[in-house]
Amino acid sequence: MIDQRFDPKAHEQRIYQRWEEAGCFRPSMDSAAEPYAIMIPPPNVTGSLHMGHALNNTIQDILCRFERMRGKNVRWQPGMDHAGIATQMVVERQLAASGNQDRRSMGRDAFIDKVWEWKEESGGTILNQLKRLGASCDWENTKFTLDDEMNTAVNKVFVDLYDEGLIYRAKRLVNWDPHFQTAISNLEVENKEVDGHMWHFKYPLAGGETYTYVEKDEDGNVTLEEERDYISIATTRPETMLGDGAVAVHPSDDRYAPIVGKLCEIPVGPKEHRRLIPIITDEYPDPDFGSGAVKITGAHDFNDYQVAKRGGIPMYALMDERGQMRADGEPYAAVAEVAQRIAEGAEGFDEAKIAAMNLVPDQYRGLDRFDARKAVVEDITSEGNAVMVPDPKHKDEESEAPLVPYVENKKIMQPFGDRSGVVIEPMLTDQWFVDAETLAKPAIAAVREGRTKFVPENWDRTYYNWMENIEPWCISRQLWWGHRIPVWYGPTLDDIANDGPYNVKKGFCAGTPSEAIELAKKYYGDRVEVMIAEDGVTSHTIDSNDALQSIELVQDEDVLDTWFSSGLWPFSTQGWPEETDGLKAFYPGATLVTAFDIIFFWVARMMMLGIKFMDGEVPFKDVYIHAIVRDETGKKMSKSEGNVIDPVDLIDGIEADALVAKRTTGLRQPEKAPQVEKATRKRYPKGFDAYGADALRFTLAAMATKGRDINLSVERVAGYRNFGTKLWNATRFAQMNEANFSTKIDPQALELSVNKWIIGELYKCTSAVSEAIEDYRFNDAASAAYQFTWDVLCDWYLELSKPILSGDDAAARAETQAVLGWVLEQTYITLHPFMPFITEVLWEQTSDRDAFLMQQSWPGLDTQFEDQAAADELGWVLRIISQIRSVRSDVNVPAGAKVPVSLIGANDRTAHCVEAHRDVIMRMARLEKFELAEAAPTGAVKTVLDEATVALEIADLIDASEEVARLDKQLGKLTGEITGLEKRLGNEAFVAKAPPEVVAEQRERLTDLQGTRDKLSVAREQLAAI
RNA sequence: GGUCGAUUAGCUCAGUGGUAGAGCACUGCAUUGACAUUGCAGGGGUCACUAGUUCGAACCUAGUAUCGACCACCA
Repeated sequence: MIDQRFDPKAHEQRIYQRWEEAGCFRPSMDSAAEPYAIMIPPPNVTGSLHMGHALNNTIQDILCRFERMRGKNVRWQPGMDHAGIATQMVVERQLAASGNQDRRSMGRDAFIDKVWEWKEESGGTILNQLKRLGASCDWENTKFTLDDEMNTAVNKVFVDLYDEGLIYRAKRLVNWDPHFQTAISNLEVENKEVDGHMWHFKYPLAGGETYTYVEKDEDGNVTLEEERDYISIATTRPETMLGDGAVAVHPSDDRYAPIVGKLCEIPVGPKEHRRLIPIITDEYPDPDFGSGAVKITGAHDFNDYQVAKRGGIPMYALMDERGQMRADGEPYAAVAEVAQRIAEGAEGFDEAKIAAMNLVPDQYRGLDRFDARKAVVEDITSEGNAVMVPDPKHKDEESEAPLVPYVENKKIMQPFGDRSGVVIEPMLTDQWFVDAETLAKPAIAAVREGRTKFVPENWDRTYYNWMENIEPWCISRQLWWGHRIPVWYGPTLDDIANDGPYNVKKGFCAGTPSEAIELAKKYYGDRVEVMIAEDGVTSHTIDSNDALQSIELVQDEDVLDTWFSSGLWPFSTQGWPEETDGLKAFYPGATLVTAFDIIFFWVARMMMLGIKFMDGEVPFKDVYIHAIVRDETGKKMSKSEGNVIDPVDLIDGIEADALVAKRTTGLRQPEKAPQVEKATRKRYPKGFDAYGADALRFTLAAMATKGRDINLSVERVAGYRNFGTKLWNATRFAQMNEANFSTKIDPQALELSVNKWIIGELYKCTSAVSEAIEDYRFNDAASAAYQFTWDVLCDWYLELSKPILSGDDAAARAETQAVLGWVLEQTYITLHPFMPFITEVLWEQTSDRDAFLMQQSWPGLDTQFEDQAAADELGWVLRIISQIRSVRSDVNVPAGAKVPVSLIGANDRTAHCVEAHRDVIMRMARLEKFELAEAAPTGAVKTVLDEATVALEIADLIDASEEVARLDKQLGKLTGEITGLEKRLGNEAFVAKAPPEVVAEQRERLTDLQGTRDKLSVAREQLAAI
């Protein structure tokens, strides 16, 4: 006999270990079975399990366990992502906390060693948490994106794309994170609305020139006309004025037509070296916004960058990698003069030379960009070049209002690094790019042609939208933790011939250093000795004849974007570029399961790179996009809200105090802690029970509807824990009644209609579950299994079986014991994908077979399990019991009282049902007798079931007038429905146009209702006559 | 500005043209018999609004209102 309750803590980890040791999660490499593969979205090595992971992996595990039971050869490919920025951040923080040297003083190699050390010790807790959830991953094939094998794949992809020209190095404006001091891709930038200012400044015209500035309203009436010696510019970033290369106005903007082509002065910096810049036209400025004139700072703004490129405007970089105003290079005075010559059209200044020029005036050099902004604003204002307006504080007295500098307070969108949280700076730097546009084309086509399908399908719009407007993908990162870019540099032959300078590098892109050396020899000549520099500095030697003797190459310092290696995940994990069995069997995968937020980061990249490197074959057939898990009120779970529910807490349970402590530590803003504490105590005064992994999984599955967020409530988890308890107790019942658990059932050989009925219900349940899972309707699958188990199996079948199991008919008892055991086992199987632990434990404790439940075959039931006659018969039994119970409750018959009931007007079939099921009906409806009769005794309480009238002989127990009222209420309801139906059937158009089966159905229903009404009316009249 | 989505019972949500549903909460009754992490019975809805299509609309179409997500944005 099993314990009184299921204790998840006592079993879950034990069961998991048994599965793992028995190799239940491994696919067979020589199986003839159809392969089925799911690639896990590799969690960050720094990560720990959150509710999103729990949902994501529950769904994958349901699919994998289901397909495994259906006989497929399943590989659920696990692994982890090295997570460049996140990991480097964690380890740097840890070094700082333990008083170690920082990364730079430690040096690259030593730091990387530290990260690996950290990874071995503390990385990958999430994989163990996935095991707690029950994830049936092929752990023996666990991969890490920085493993040698993966590195080989990364290098090969890089080299191949480079050789095809699909990867290139270029100087472009990129998003720069001044905290991590690296470029990031535009996906890693979060645009947020913040309070900002827009300053309006005057850029004086060169040489004191003036023009007539005219403003008109929509009808062309002049609203303002004045002589001006300046052009007004609005900016939210005054510090970038130092790098302006021009002022642009729209070609159609008449206000500025008189001064287009003239020069104006940037009103900041030493007066004797004010830079003059041209006023140009470009389509970009919007005449209706601000003053209509835009300063063009090509090196610090993405829009300006485009304008500058179009107009040949020089782009002056103003900041260093920390986001401080540059302090390098020659003094400002010298540089400003050169810049002036460039602005006047001097030639011979290439991009590199311009980029090297530091145009930051000496007094701003070395300032942080935000301090520089303040200083620039103050300097311009105090010099009188701010545009002045009447002080808005003196609205009422406009004429006398003092003039103040025109500074608008407004919401502006500002870019922040998603990891660092600091303001991102557009920076002109040399980076590596992938030609994403070229790779995107076949990836778009694959979805258009349906070779990969999104589920729900509306996500394809999002995919197309992004893919069709895709920008070059910046893949280089100025970090240390990651795949180092496989390019080695030496000096160019020209530079060597000219004896320097050596600022132009010749790159050799190759999968390994030795291949790079081979490439270099082709370039420098066979007799030149090529080596990899040990000190990281490229150099060369020349022999006595001035011939090149040796070259030392250095590898590119940068590493690749983490998503570059993640993009190869579906094939790099299977051993590519080797032609492995794993690759043949498990590429392409069946379904990718993920949340929408990484469609761009990951799904799109896997599509592009998979198709490119796997002969056009897509990496997966379906992409199932699941919901985001929120708290029970629909808020995003976040630490600062204190509403994060940790899946591990739900599994293991947590005390209220521990919960509060957990939620208030690690908050970035300590002042939020009391708030969070209060909220947490209020919401979860008792903490969480240990609900176990099964309850959590079932909850997530039950709530995983297509296309809607999940608002998770702990109460719901408790409810599904109760469901597990229910199943557990049903098994206890079966054991007490000596159910036969390890048997087979021949549906044709069954005698008892109740047994025929329950296997038919089981058949309906398992088919519904199969269809729903195939269609990714996990909520439907879960609820079909739930309803069968609780409402059909426990509430009805177990009760119906009681008299048989305790009865004298040995044959009936034996049949029921077999069916009960068998149906329970099939129920375990059906529930196993959702609740693997409790079902495996029940299987283990009810049979002595060696094989695990998770290795059993999915119930392949067919229509022979359905028996319509039995279904009709039991349907009637269920209805009469329910109906008698309902009447009893309505007229307040004491629950314990046994009531005599007679049935009037029963036809043969009903009469047969009465005979066959009298015992169980009497037991479940608490009857004293249940007999067929010609007429009802006076004063009986009546209800109608189909053709028969059910009479409860309880006249003495009830009040006749109350009973009349009860019948009237029912009659009222019936009459309403009947009127509606009559009206509908009286409508000729309905009868003519609606499908015949619908019309017939409604007619039948009308007849039924009328019959019921007539019988009830008779009962009412009889009663009223007393 | 573009795209996608939501609005159904007190709460959280299912429901793709034919009798409005579930879980929780609520009300009444039940405690030796698998299970109180339970059982039985019940109350509760103008399916956001308006107009259309249709024999018939929670569902399809158009519009309105409110809320949300993502993307892109005006210096």
